[in-house]
Amino acid sequence: MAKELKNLTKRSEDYSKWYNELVVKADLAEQSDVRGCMVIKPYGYAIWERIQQDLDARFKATGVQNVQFPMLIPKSFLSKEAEHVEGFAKECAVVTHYRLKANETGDGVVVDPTAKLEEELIIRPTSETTIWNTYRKWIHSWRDLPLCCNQWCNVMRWEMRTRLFLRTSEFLWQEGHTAHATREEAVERTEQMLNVYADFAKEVMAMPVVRGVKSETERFAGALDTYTIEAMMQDGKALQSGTSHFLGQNFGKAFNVQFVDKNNQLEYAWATSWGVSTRLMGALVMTHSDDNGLVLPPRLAPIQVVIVPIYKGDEELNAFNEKLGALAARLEARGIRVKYDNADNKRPGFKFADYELKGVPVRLVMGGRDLENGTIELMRRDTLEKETRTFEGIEDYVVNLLQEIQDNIYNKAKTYLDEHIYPCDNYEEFKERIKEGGFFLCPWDGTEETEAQIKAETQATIRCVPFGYSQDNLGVDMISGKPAKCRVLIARSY
RNA sequence: CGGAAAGUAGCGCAGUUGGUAGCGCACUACGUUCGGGACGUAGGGGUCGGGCGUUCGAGUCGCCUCUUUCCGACCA
Repeated sequence: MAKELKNLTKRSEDYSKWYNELVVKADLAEQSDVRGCMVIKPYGYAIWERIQQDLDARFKATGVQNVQFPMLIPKSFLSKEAEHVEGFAKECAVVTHYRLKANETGDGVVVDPTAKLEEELIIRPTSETTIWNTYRKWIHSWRDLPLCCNQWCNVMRWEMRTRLFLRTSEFLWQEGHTAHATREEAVERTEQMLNVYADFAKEVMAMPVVRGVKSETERFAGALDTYTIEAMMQDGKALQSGTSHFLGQNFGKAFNVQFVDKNNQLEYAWATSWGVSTRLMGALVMTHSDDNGLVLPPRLAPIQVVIVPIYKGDEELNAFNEKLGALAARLEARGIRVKYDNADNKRPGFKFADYELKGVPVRLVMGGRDLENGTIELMRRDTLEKETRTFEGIEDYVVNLLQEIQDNIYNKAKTYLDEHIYPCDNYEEFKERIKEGGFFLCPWDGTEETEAQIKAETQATIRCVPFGYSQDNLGVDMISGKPAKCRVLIARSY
């Protein structure tokens, strides 16, 4: 097989092409025949399931319960919150009919015009409206609060341009929706969930993020404040990886969700919503992968250790099956996800390349030489380093190594992020350097005019007012020269 | 919805002045291989996106149409 056909485009040559090829070749997902939609393949879905599992446990630890709401939303719901409808109306898929009939020409089916819906239904782009419409029935007293629900579901936004995982018309996500008796409690929940996301990104995805709050123009439609985690991809662009919104009483008022507080006063409920999507899969790919393929953090890898025997003939295979089968069982007993790949229809070299492409963190290889010497070859995916170790006690080493790899790829990504965040007070300098990517910390006067100018002239946007970076000695806005209100994070983004 | 490009085997592509539909990968069978994406031999697979036209003859030329991709505006 011609090598060059199987090789990935180099990351440095064409980052977008590299990303697309990698997603497809690593067997994560592919373009669907339906416009803008994506088919997530078994390997990709297995990773998504691990993301779900871990996040779900974190949500539940904060008192969140899972629910399921309808996919279809009556059109009238969407018009109740003015800003919300403004934000989503442009990208909604609409159900107008409920029946098909055989085409009169005898081939195929057509929409039955007599089956027109009296009120059109919207395929949910997000569920605030339908959920708050229901919350009205559930919330009557301060004793009913807080109400913290989450749903794992698919949503649809009719996007103009789509990219696998990063932006698809239909995507999987979780959306949490909470109702609170006080503003303070809602704000606290908004921040709490942002931190859940940031911790998850760091601990499980080995992905460092910058937390912050969005500017007014970048806010979620209908929110008073949108908190975000922004991750840096390897081309220096930002990827909004999760958001948590403080919705104030906007939805409480729009859907008339009122309760009697402790002072017997009628009050509107305070709301938050927060979500992460399959975009995290894209973030995962673009944060760690290299020219050989995916690099998966062990905590998310569907296969953490792959064991490959190199054998000739059944006799040798039997010897390996016994020895390596037992090793696989011992590793599994330590809670490690292992694959023992003794398939004889693929040659070892093919398997090596394939498991590297798929990002399996650790590979163990045993051949005739090792069998004689009582050794085993080990390769770690993050550094591609190979070493030969004694077979006995390899389990302990592997267990530790998985943790080490998890830490190492986080540190690598963290170093990259830190090295590409630059304070910058000079607009000319900014315009030049933004071309190379990276996050820029710049003083901003807080006006929409300067924000729009930056976007128009550099294609970069204000990602957020970042937390954890100094807001002292602000100086003046780098464009207007007016006193700066804050230092914002500016970057090009996906 | 603006700007550009492309539709030929499952995928990636070639196809000259119009003259029998090709290549690589993948697939099937058999054999040899197996420590970094193996090789040999033999196979199967096509309304060249669709329509109309020019022509003795169209994948190729003309017109129309459909679809997709890429670049913008929108977005998790």
